[in-house]
Amino acid sequence: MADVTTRIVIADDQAAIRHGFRLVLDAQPDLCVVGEAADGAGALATARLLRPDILLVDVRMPGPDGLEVVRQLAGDGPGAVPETRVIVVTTFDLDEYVYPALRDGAAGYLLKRSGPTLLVEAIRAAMSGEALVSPSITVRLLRGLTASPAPATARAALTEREAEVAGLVAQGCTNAEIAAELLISPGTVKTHVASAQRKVGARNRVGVAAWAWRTGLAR
Amino acid sequence: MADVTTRIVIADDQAAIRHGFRLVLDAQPDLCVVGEAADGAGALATARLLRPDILLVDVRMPGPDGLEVVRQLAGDGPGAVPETRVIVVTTFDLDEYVYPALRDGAAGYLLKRSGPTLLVEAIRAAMSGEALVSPSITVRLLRGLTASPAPATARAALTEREAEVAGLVAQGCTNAEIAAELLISPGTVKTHVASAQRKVGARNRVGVAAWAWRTGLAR
DNA sequence: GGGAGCCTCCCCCTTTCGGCAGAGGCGGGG
DNA sequence: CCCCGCCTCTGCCGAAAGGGGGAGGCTCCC
Repeated sequence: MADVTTRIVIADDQAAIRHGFRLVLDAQPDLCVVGEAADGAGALATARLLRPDILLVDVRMPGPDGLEVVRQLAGDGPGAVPETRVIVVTTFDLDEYVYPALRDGAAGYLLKRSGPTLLVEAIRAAMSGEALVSPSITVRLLRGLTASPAPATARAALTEREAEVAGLVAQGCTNAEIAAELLISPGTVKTHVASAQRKVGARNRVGVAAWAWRTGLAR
Repeated sequence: MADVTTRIVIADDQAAIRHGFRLVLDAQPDLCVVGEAADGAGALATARLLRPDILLVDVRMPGPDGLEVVRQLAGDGPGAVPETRVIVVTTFDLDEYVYPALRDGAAGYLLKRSGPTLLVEAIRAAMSGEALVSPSITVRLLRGLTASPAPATARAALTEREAEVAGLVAQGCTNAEIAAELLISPGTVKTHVASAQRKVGARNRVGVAAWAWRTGLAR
């Protein structure tokens, strides 16, 4: 591995955050902050001009937000900067930010409260072509993988049989298929789907399926 | 939160590894290694006896392997130890270990080459109910987030309009509602749903919704 | 000019859902 | 003991979805 200095650009609308990051990163012998930006347009411009190894970007910024920056730089469009890995750093771990960012090619997703250690680790990981995601977000990503360790509170609303049926609905099964699977009559399946529907407040079976995915009952 | 010492047990068949971990962890003021085990049976016995906050466990061990230890301790069976979070630490990042471990409730998955910093961070994350996964593994998990679960790849398969319709389908909207929302005729909505269905390989609209949820198009 | 792809709309028909109402068996708890 | 919740099943009917076809207008590109 080439042991040269890793060049970093920080994009955040809060000067204090930029200053704090710079202190932390410049304290590392192999890291160097070479630029800053206070909004999305500045982040894009600076990244395209300096082509840093790492761009730390906040999600919420004036102008194009962090997600848009990720899309443009990490994509394969005309304005992409392939040699720059973009790490998203933000305050809140909202799903609506996490998934698009990671899907669109972010090389990491950190929370500001994670502390300086993980920030440095995330940069080193990104330089190795890896990705570090904040532990608090990772647990949710894993939940999409987990054999449902129960938001028992929400699921308690449904009876065992209803939950079973709801899970199969979420897989795209018709009532007849569910009936065959569970060895009951299609009419009974309709009963279960209907009560599950009523209990979770859905207007049709797709709503039941959506609920099943949200709660982790289905995956 | 009680700011007491985090009690740790190390299970690894190599004494040198156990020794190294102990040095690193005991150097932290708030961490304390209270036990060691050299095989799976010992890991289970020690965990059940000491009920530590953290169990670091290697995957490859004599007797029950690390995955079995995770299953038994993190499950809800008779031998489970709910207050102990199990972090898997191993040398190789093989999928056949990673996925089962995380699915069965591991509170983290680390590579030994990750270094002491991430080890300490992983323990702190686990104590907060979070999970730290090695960056080199995270990239693969993310890859599975974008592409792998769908046989036909990315959203690029769908046209913009189809994706829009698919998103509304995932919200539980009927064709008529989607039509009203997008200001097009219900018949056109049916066309879009049908082609989205065909492209993602679904048998009905619930399958389209499932795909939208899996790929993150819908939330 | 001639595709190709996309969006839009229309027809037909069958299958599946969704809502309604009822009913019997079976278990646990007041 | 009786009531309540759950699971099972039945019927009917209108609404929605799914499958097949065709068709016109639009843009982009060769």
